[in-house]
Amino acid sequence: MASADPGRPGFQLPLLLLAGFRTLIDDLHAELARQGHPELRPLHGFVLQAVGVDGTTATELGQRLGISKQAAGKTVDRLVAVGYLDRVDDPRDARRRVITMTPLGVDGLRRSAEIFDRLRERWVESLGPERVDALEDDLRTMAAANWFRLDVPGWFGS
Amino acid sequence: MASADPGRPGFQLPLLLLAGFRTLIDDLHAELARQGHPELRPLHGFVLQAVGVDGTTATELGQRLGISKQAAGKTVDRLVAVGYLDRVDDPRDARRRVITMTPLGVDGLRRSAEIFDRLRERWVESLGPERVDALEDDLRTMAAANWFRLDVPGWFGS
DNA sequence: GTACCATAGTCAACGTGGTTGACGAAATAG
DNA sequence: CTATTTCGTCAACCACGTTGACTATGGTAC
Repeated sequence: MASADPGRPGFQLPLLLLAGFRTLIDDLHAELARQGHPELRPLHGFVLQAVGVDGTTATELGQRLGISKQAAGKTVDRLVAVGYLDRVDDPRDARRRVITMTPLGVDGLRRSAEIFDRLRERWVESLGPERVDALEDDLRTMAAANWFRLDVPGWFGS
Repeated sequence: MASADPGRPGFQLPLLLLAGFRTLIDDLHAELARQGHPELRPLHGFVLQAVGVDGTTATELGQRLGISKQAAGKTVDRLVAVGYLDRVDDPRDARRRVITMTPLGVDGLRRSAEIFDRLRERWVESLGPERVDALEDDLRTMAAANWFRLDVPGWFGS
């Protein structure tokens, strides 16, 4: 009979994936805070990445993040308030308000990328490069394929 | 120079971990809904597991989940409202209100465990047992060790 | 050129999962 | 008996998401 024993195999996998994600994110933001970006919240790095160096609009950002344009707009509000993003009118289409990164935003994104690289290096040091590659390949197989394309990610929600 | 290219190695890892977690959780709840538990939300399975067959209290549940007792209480409210949990007075300590699972809660938890087992089986079929074991081992090494004990988990939060 | 439709952004209301602070009631230590 | 601790709850708030409605603008068909 099936019990709810937490030692059951099935329960471990989601917990471990979540734990892995959380440790990376927590480490990232601890380090970001240390490097002068204490305002950056867990999702903000992903949002900055989705905005990109070329800028975007609220609607397009929502599509990239897999959330509604309203939710995207609210997140942009917050990041504008803390100085990471800017909204400028599009002279060629008065409906659009183009979202761009400020120099602070660019710095935060650059540091996020560097810190993530360094954290991955830590995994490589502990596990060896083959294991980390295998882990990524396997996750790509199981998750990315039937969920989203990683360059246009959608996270959370439900 | 460090760009924000999403193809950079460091960015992939957290995204893939999150994607893996999300696909498991999404599949779980799609299947749970099909099996008569459409009310169960993503975190509820973990909450049920944390309540356990012996029951617990709001304060203790909060500690197990790594959240405040108030937040735990609110989640219990919702699960009581949809019939998965019960609150009963403790005759030996009038301050305590013991949280227990209803038969519906037990059924939901049992099905969650079974579905998780089956989903892990799918991973094993696709990747092979060694790869899945390696993945879990590696995640345990990198994440679980310095974050939480899996039998007394704390998730989310910020 | 005017009607019509699609699109961009915003507002409002709401849901959910968290937080902190305060507080009453009950248990416990002295 | 008094002082302290603990349990549960209330209230206010925040972050992040949703849907529906609405305005303004742009593009297209006639």
